[in-house]
Amino acid sequence: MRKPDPNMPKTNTNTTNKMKLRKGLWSPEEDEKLMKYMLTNGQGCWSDIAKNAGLQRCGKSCRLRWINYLRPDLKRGAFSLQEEELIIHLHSILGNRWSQIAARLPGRTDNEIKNFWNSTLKKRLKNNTSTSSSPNNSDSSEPRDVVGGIFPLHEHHAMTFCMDSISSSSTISMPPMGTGNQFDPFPLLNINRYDKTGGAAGLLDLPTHRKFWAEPPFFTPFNPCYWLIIIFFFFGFYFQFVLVLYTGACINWDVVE
DNA sequence: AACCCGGCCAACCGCGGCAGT
DNA sequence: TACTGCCGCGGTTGGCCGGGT
Repeated sequence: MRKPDPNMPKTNTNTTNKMKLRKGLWSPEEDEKLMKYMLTNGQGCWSDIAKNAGLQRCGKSCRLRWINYLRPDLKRGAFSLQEEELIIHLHSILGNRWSQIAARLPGRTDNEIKNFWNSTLKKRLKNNTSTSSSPNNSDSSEPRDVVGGIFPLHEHHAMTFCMDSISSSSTISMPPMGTGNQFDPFPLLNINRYDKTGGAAGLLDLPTHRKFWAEPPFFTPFNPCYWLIIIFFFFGFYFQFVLVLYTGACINWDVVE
């Protein structure tokens, strides 16, 4: 990832009016201030952070800078093949819900993934679909329909990656805000009940907001009703099956007699 | 060397939702 | 209930960079 040139801070800095908030690229001094403040005081109200850290930035700008660049648990460098495949797979399920996709890729930000998708993957997939004839193409994981692609070919990659990410998350000193690093029993189904940012909304078309934290989806294994319904249907079909067998046997006995 | 152009990426903007009053 | 402030998200923009001509 390219860093902003420290020698050329192309900002809209208004040095004449100190009340004006800075915009544009962050200078190394600003980064240092924000980093120092966040490491000593932790997260809080972003507008207060901007003030207390001595930054002439709006809270929003500080938040973005911290999340996308300064956070210590960020992974730098190019996306691995596994990450690429996972992004493609998750995008096929979740669509442009970048924050939810980012929550499945520890150390990656939604902005990073969004940019990567728009600049690289989108084009590559487009080329692949236009030249989609080769079945041996290893990069053939173009976006799938949710109906047909919940567990596509590359599922094992995605699953192992998620599990790896879970196990490695314990070493992260400062978990990102929101989601991402909590244990998720169903990483790809996205029904993590601890997910405050939407959880199963992507799949189940539930409202995508933080309310999900208080109101988890109804039809999940976490709900006793889920198991009652399963048991009801299971035994219903079972008894029907037994009944059919029994009546069939009776008829045969009649024929024999 | 100068210019053009497309890719990439950091940052901004607008919107929607939540929480507090 | 209405208003306000804040947060988080997704879309968009602006500018740097490198390759091509």
